[in-house]
Amino acid sequence: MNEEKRYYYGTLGSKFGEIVFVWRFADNKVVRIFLPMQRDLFRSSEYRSWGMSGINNRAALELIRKMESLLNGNPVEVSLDIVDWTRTAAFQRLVLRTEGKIPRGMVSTYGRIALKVNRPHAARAVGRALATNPFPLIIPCHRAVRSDRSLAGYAGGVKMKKRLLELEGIEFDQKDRVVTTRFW
DNA sequence: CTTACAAGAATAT
DNA sequence: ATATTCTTGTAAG
Repeated sequence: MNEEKRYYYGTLGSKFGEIVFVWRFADNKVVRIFLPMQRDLFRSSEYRSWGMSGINNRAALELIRKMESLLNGNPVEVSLDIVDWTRTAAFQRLVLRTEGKIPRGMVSTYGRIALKVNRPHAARAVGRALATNPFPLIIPCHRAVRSDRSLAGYAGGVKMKKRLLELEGIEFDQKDRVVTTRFW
């Protein structure tokens, strides 16, 4: 069997539903995180068919523990070195790493992130990059909102996006736009 | 290589 | 508030 394609996964039951974390067996890098709404996607993914269930290492357990804490509203620190960057395109990698710098409790916009990666008119491309973020929660793509402060989509559903932001202390107006005036 | 998208943004109506 | 137009990185053909 191709070592590159051997995976193992673990699940975390949360108030949002079951979240699945997938690691590569060979180097214990996180290759993908599936949010509750993506259950079916996980079921039909290569990760399940080639994988084995169960967690067998400390770092993986540690991550799940941290994610559980994060979902309970606590600040957590996670190194970006634990995820697999080899399968992300250069542009997406840059966007995701930039997104990863947004502090908890703060939001940015797709356009501002585009500026930060020196692609001033690529707001939409940034949206694409975040929409296909393989590592939600670790890479906090929920902290990106539209320029009018309304919420765009989220792999786990806009509802989850809003709840995640509320956990961080972000407030919303009656039209579900973030009240923040200071963007990262 | 060309085409068709999409979690954007600015502008006009 | 909605429609139009410009924009750009990918996946698919």
